[in-house]
Amino acid sequence: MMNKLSILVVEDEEHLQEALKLNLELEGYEVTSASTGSIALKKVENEYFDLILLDVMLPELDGFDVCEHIRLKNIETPILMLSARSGSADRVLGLKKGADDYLTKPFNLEELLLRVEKLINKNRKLQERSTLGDSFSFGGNIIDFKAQTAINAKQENFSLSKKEIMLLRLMIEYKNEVVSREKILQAVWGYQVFPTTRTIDNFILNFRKYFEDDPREPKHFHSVRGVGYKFSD
Amino acid sequence: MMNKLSILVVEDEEHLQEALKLNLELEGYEVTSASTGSIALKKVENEYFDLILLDVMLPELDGFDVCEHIRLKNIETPILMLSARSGSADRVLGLKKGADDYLTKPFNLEELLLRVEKLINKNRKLQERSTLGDSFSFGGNIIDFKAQTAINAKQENFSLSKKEIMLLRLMIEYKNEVVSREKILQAVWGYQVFPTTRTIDNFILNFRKYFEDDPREPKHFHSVRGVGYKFSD
DNA sequence: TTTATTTGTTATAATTTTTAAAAAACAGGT
DNA sequence: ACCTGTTTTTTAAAAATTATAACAAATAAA
Repeated sequence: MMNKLSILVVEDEEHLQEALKLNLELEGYEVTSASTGSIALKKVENEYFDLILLDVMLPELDGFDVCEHIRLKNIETPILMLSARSGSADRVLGLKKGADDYLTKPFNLEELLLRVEKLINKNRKLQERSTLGDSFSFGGNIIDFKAQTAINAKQENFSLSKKEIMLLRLMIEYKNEVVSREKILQAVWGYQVFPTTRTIDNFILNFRKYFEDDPREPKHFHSVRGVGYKFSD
Repeated sequence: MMNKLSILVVEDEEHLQEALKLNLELEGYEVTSASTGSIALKKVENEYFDLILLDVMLPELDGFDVCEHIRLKNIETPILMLSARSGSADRVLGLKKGADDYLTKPFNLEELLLRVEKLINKNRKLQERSTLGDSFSFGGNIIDFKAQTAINAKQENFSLSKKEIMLLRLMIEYKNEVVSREKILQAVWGYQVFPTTRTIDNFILNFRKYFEDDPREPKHFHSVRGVGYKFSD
């Protein structure tokens, strides 16, 4: 029961979307399209894809945000980014956010198809290569992102919820940088859903209880008044 | 007789080479050194290593080249790159050439050792994954994948259905990692057929009845709310 | 038919969000 | 430097929400 390999194309420009779909289908892939970032995110959450072809320039949520969001959710589907800008800053940003490859528009169709194939095969061989490894340790604590568990300095072993893992991932990715509340809401809670702001505080409160030696005097989870929070090891 | 894990250190600066060798040996690794890229390549071709520690700045053939060559030869030994340059462009290049991790000099020794350990374990885990044999046992249960049968702790002998076997295999392959519902659906049911998510629950429910001491307090088949399930032995 | 798989329902439990009071941080004026 | 009013964060507990467990029943497959 050889199933077709599936690709999600995220592209707002209709012509290009059509063209990509057509060509990929000709290559034997099952293609699904999304024309905005939020639609793409919904699809990714509910369906499995072997690859995501992601344009950077999208209305509302841009490609970088979509990419970040996908990785925070522990979804490791390979992502190939497309962008009109050829500057290396963009390329690096894309790769940092967890994209696996990056192609500048206008691109050669042959090359695109080649890269698509390469990425899919690479992923089949060894599914890995996330920017952040699958575990991270700081001050006697060890977090295992894949198992969604942690061991703290007191050798207590406990498990973490989905949102906790996402927030931890985000803060660790931005370690030593302040992450604003808006950014957190955007990245962890996503587009539409905005819980009242105390929610974040409660998560931080718990992190301090889990991981800080003295929760009153946090060494890792710092608050930055008026802005947000900062993680440091 | 447990064999020592072996590491190849590729570093031209003598002091650092010595220091690395010493510290890694203290950790119990068998260390081989190479001071140029071409020597390193020769050694890699003729000998097995569990990990390669590779400096980017080398005379003649640089670290990126060495890395690329190794990967072209289909040698999948994990590579940890060391570089003096902290720019993320280098990091990205390194990872693209097939390095598994990247560390900037000057580095903290603790961190290096930690990453070395992590990489070696990761590799072992991956190898284990593809090597999952025809049978597997945990907590008094024995599963025979080929015969599609199992014996549980109560010595009851029973047979498993095709889907049950597939799901078991998947979960055991990813033991100690959370496997999302999407991934399960993808792997066991394929992309076209999407049963409601209750179906998965029912399979897990049965596994618990078959294999758990107390199905109410599962020790092996854990649910991870909002994500999926996790097997652990 | 018999067995395996899927669907539908309600109860239960885990997680997230809200609420609200207390503490802390800040800014301006004295 | 010290109040004082204001804003923001911490905290804990209650409430709301949502996913899963558990079971029964319906389909589909063998």
